[in-house]
Amino acid sequence: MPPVQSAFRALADPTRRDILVMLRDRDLTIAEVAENFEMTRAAVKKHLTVLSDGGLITTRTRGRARLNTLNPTGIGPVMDWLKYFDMFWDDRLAKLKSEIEKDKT
Amino acid sequence: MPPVQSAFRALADPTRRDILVMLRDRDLTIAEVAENFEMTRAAVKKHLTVLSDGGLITTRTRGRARLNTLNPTGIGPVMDWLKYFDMFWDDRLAKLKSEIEKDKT
DNA sequence: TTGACATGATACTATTCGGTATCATAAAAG
DNA sequence: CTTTTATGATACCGAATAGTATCATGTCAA
Repeated sequence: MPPVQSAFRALADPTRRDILVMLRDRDLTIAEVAENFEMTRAAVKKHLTVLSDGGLITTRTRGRARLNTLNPTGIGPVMDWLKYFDMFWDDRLAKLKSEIEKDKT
Repeated sequence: MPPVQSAFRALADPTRRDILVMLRDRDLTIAEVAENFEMTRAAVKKHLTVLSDGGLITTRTRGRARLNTLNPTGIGPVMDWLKYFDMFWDDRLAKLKSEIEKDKT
């Protein structure tokens, strides 16, 4: 799966986005992430795998635990794709605003 | 479904992102969008509905045709959510780069 | 070594999703 | 009015997805 697709796919689930928010504060083990959800560790592990496939997190082993960390480069493809539209949408938005202004007068 | 969720959901499918790319050039009817894919108009229509639910496009009727247009404000919630990480990830990336530089010396 | 703990992996289930086929509705053309 | 064209809506199918349950593996501590 192309990087941009796996990343968008990973971001599409609210649980996974919540996990990313948690990891912003500090690195967490699977068990620590799972404490914050009402689902099994196995389910959380699956979400972490999807996030890893999407390049949004990296994992490293520390003893018998496994730490999950935000990947600083992971959001790149997503931002690049969106910025392509952002320019266009900024332009459109400006036109929209000027239309509204024109209607007011 | 909360706006940010329906928007991320809409962006998760490659066909729907391709549709957004097409609509960047000009507004298109359902039939015109469907010409570019090897699937039925009904399938394309479903994708357009998901994009509309996500606030990424708007539709207006012109006679018996229905024009699909990029919504300039639609990407807002998505960008806002991502920017929350972008700051953080920019910071991390800077640290990562400085680490690499340090290793070089 | 033995036991406890954290994770990995697999099989299984219910739901969602992408897609097709089909029929109904509405507008333009003659 | 009748026909054609563009879309709307619904039922259905197969694949992917999110989740659980269960068992295997590996590591820390005593």
